[in-house]
Amino acid sequence: MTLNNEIKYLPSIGRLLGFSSKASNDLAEKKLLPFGLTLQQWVLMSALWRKDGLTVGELTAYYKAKESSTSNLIARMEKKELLLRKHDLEDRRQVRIFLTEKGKALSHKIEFYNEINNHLLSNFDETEKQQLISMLERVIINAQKAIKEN
Amino acid sequence: MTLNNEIKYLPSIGRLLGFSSKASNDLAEKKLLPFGLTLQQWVLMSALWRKDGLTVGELTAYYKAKESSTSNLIARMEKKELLLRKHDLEDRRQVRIFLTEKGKALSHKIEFYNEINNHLLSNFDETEKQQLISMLERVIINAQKAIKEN
DNA sequence: CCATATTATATAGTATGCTAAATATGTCAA
DNA sequence: TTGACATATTTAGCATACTATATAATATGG
Repeated sequence: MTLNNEIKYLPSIGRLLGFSSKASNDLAEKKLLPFGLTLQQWVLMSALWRKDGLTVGELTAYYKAKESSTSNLIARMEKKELLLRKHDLEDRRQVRIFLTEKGKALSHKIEFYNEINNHLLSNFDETEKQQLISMLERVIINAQKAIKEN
Repeated sequence: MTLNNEIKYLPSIGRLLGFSSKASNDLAEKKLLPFGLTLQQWVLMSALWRKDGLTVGELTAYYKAKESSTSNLIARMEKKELLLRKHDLEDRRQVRIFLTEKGKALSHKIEFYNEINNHLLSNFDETEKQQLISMLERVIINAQKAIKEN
């Protein structure tokens, strides 16, 4: 049975994007292992290291997911004592997120995106890097347009 | 607060790949909605439509995930009565997966990968398509190499 | 000023993914 | 044949994502 040789005929761009994303995530997760952070947790932390006390809404915009996803992620991070929640005194609907000492203590070791990028694009020249970025942006726009038009 | 303008400095290839993958998946999920299948379920079905009675191991190789992920996916699909499991009589450790009538009945409507590819790459010329595919394959290889070397 | 709409977040329920451990079954060497 | 190892699959437990719904708190029109 050679189901897999379909790849020779027409690669599914969607699956290829999925595999690329997963490979990149696997690498990132591995690099983060010593810090006890998942990739998602690291993304939130990277926002808070730059600006502590962001609201859930601001973090959601940065993180680019649904509010509920951010909210759950924050809850798990709170359990790990990386951060804590405080209601905003001006607008008590808002919740502001503050790093704990433990959370702050991790903030040094960061050239993370650079390091991962360098691995992923190690044998790409500058032109190729720009081409890849630009093509991926076009793919995103195409997909979103197709979703709307449908 | 302009946390997001980091993008202007150095886009994270990992996040860009993630966003591309997600945009593509969102489009695919939308197209599949009328058939009552998730994208993952569709991937498994697409193998079984071509060859019924595959083992869990064979499906795992096709699906490219961990055995446990495939096993759970199959379990959910069995609940939906898309397929059923039968122990192989030769080697009773193996479980072979067979489509139900309901599962078989869905098999017509398929030019799915083509349709999605065409949307994602609508404004790409042939050279660009090949470049993107080749670059993504290089990214995967680079990531996997970096994981091993580490 | 109050009933109603809007906004910010959280919760419930489901689908997916992974790792580690449990179960069965098979194989093989002594 | 049998005990140890190997293979195939499932289960348990956690992290993540989403949709839909609930819960507060604030804003607003009359």
